[in-house]
Amino acid sequence: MSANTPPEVPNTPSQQRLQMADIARLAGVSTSTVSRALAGSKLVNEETRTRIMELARSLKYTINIGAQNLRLKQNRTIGVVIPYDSATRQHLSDPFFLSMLGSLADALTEQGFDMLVSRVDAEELDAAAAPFDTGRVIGIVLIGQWRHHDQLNQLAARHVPIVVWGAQLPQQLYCTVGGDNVSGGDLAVSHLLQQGRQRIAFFGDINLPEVGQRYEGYCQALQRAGLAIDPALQVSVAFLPDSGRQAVQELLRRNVRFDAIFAGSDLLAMTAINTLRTQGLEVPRQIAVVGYDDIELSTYFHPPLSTIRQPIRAAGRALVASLLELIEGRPAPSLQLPTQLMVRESSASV
Amino acid sequence: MSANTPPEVPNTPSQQRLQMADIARLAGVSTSTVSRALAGSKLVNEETRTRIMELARSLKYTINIGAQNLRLKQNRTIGVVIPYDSATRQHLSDPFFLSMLGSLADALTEQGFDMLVSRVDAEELDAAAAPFDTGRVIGIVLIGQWRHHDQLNQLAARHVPIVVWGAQLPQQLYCTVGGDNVSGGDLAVSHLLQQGRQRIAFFGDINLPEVGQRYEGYCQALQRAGLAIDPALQVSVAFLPDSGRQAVQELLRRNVRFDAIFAGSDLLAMTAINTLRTQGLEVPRQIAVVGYDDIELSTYFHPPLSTIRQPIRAAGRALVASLLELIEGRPAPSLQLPTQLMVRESSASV
DNA sequence: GTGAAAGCGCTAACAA
DNA sequence: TTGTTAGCGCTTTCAC
Repeated sequence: MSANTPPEVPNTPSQQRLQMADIARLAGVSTSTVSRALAGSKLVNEETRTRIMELARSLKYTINIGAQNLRLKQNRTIGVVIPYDSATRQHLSDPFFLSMLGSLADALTEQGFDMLVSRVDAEELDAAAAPFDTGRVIGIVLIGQWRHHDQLNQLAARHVPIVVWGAQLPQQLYCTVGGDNVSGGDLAVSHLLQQGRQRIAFFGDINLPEVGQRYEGYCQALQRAGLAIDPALQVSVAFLPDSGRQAVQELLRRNVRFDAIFAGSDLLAMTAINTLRTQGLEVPRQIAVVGYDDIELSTYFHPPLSTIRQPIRAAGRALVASLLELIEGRPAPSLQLPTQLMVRESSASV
Repeated sequence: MSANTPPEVPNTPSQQRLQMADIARLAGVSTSTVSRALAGSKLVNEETRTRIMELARSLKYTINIGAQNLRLKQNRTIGVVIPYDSATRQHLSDPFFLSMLGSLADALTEQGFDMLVSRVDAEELDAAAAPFDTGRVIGIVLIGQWRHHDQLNQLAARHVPIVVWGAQLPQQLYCTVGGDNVSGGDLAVSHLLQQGRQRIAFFGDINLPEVGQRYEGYCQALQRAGLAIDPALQVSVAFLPDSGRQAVQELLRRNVRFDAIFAGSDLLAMTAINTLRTQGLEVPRQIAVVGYDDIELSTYFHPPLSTIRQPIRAAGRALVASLLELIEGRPAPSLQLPTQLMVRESSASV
């Protein structure tokens, strides 16, 4: 959809396309027969059927899906919507979201669905339903819950079949599939504690549901270890390319003592590490770092980044599976996928 | 499309959708009037029009695009196809391709087009045309030319409106948009030479058109500098996660002396650097490295990676613009976008 | 086993 | 200004 003001309107310059009627004429039968033959119906004579099929193939005729869908009131297209921040005008770039897109493409292809991708202004999230409202797609996967809980609830209340990648929240009408952020945070921090770290900083905007839950896991691990939670160690930064640097500098400026960082995303962790290095701080010797997501490049980073792996392949499949349930009219409970600690060098023992 | 064997077939459980006829009845007019009103036609009474529009809005009615398209023989959907290697079963993961997807999404959204993404087996590339053949989309952007020149030519010969991201090749019937690979390679190598490097290794599969041209640029720069081209310095490796490591190890095993690497992609460069490090070789002190693509993480890498920037935003726009030309029946000449050298630490002077 | 006819939800002559 | 009618390309009763 993305109903912008359509610029130049390239109405398909009615390129002569082969139609069923053409095949029918060439085969000397009616369109009904062609339709049946192509559908592999047993109602049509074996010989006629193969003849028609070969004819169609040799002419490279394919059924017009639009017309077929209209007649059959069917549709095998799923919408994937990625909200963008209208303020920062930030475009699709986070590696994790992009991988998710890839994973969804794979999962949908496997299931024989088409994927219609659109980007919508996060502030006008009901635009996300446009492809559904106009009948383009039969359901929507939304990547990026951000702060839009209420708008998402409204969509669900309108019975838009929608599944959201994100955190499970109280009073939630829509279905979410997400990683287990609390346990992810717990895993990361427990690991750091085991490595002998005591003063663990947390980087990330805890107002975002997912990040908030990771912070919860952070607190949980500290408490279990009998350590106090020092608010000074929590630095709120957005998921922006420059945020890691900002966070480190803020910590240094505030003169907060810390020997580890748990970052809300790998990108954050990486930029933080680079900034630490320019400040003469060694990772992991002086500061241990654990990220979140396990994007592909985490392995290749120097030092290789310890991180919490989000199960991306499983995520794509789960999102699709839940959405299909919803589309079929069945309830789809929200889901939490297990996360996994990937220990690499960036969090090695002192 | 992606005509796999459709598994469970969720024919939309004919969810009662509002139709134009409903609006017409409620407004006490005919569907024609509603149609005209919603289209903003001046033919319909001002008052009636606003009344109908408000009614539609309040009922959240939206025109069924499928039916509209059928009737109008129009379509504003573009297909984006990403071939995958059936051999390695490698799924969509290269950061550069993913960014391209993002860039295309943005460019298409800007132009008011929808984007239908599909993955096809690279060995059966004419499947790439399926969304077009079935009328789902009016044209196709294919990301990843690989070795499929001939199949792409066949598609073009069939008059499938298709634009390919890749290298311009002799006897090419299809339209390509790509970076200027020769000059990219030249830039990279000239830079390394200026930094005082003499024995520059090249990593990448030169059978791939784009990589081949980068190698051409490599040779060009060396020759201009009056240096001989040593085939021993060219290591053929695929774009796989592990390739950088393989390439470095092969070079070391073959006992080839080298003081710099020009890698065919950033990913290759990064894995190479990591391997060099494990072998006790310092970058850039002993070995300078330049990559290709300038993916986002290049900046964050350690050392920050010198690389050739591919103009991704411009690429998305150019691909879309060319495709629209083609769709309109106008010729679309192949295009080479300028590339740019990004000098960072990985290629610093000795 | 096959064809004629109706209709999916919409738009555009053509009438009125 | 509005309604009536036909038809986009397909599938599917219902007859034959």
